[in-house]
Amino acid sequence: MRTEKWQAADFKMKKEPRQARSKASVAAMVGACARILERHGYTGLSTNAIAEVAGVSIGSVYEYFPGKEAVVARLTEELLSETTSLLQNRLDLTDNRNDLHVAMRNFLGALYSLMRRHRKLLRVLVFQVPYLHRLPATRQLQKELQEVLQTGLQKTRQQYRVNVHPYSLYLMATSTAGSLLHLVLMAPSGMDQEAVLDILASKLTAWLIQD
Amino acid sequence: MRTEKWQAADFKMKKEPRQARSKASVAAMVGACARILERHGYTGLSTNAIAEVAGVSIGSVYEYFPGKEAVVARLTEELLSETTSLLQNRLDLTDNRNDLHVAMRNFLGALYSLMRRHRKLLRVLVFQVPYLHRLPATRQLQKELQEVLQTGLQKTRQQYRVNVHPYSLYLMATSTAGSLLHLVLMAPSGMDQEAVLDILASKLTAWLIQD
DNA sequence: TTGTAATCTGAGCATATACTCGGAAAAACT
DNA sequence: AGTTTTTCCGAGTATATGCTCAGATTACAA
Repeated sequence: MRTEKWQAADFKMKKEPRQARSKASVAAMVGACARILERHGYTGLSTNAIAEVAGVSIGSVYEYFPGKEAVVARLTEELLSETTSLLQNRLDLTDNRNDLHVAMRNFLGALYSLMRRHRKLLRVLVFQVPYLHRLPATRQLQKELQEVLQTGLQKTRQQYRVNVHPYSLYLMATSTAGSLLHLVLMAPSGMDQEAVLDILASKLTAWLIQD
Repeated sequence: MRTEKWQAADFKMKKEPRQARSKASVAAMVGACARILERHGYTGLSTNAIAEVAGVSIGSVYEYFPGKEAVVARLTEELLSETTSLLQNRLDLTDNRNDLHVAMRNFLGALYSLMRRHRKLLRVLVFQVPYLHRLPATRQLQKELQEVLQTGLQKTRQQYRVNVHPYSLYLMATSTAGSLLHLVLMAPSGMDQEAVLDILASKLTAWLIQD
């Protein structure tokens, strides 16, 4: 049994589009990738399908991407940039507030609405793409989230004199991620999700202060 | 673009093996499925590969399974039965203890070691199998975990007079799942995982009592 | 205008995968 | 032993997918 292709997949583009026409083509391919993932899952994603949905020929796809894995990588990079900018804005907001609970709630709310906006795509990326955690964008996202948390915590620490054990911080991050993901992707219907976020914010602040 | 096959996949076996010989064959197929998933991921799983690794012919596979999805379903059922039995044993253990924190820690430890024993398979099932959450075994596992938590909480409530909001219970479950999954599948090296479990148990008991 | 680079095309080949089917072999039954 | 049921076999067909390549088309620059 051979080693699967995606285990050594190349996530880099063959070349960047230079002219406006080719930029549009690449954008169409990435958009087609997103649409296919949302509608048919990763199993339905093929280079031929990308070309067809994007309205370009299969040759054009291979002009810029070595394979579908690179298209997915490009798509996640675009999602990453949207995430980081929104996160940065929200972090600035929290700086002006004095209440730790409110700041935490705002942060959670921002993350939640962002995840909710991309829930279809997020579900497929998380639960179906085999190499998601090896994607550069994914790694960078984790790093940035950690930085946001640490810097936010440092400011908080100065204001509230709270101190957190590194493992405690790790648990806060992973459990928050788990709850948010479940809430966005798998929550049973009839749930007041905003209320859930309220409780989560309360518990996290209590966790912080108690530590 | 057609609807993908797995979206309407049949998870039931065509027929149960009656003789000892066929029972062994089916077991070999399921074992081969696990091995392939661990080594090559879901992308590497095909009915032909299952037959080859199991040492049977492709015809025999289709004698009992309508497709690879049903083999995966069978595999998860076997994992489920192992999980439930272990969980039941551990729950009985906690009944005899009086310390809430120790009980929680035991529960977490049991879950953790079970997940760790199957970490390779678990990673593929969670992050690659597109229809995992539609598998009967998965649904039943969620139901059983919820029952275990509720009955355990009822006993605890009588002893400690703690009361938990339903949303709080939901958050405890999802964040614990998130932390455990991350710890087993994605934790950075150099982490004292038992210490992390200690802290998690502390936080969860504090959460309970505080509620 | 003319030449060069960039872009696009899509038929077509190689391979992989799902799945069938006619029949052989083994076990169970009477 | 004879009959039936169960089990197993694997070549073969249909389809899907990855990817190439020779050449057409378009943009841009000298």
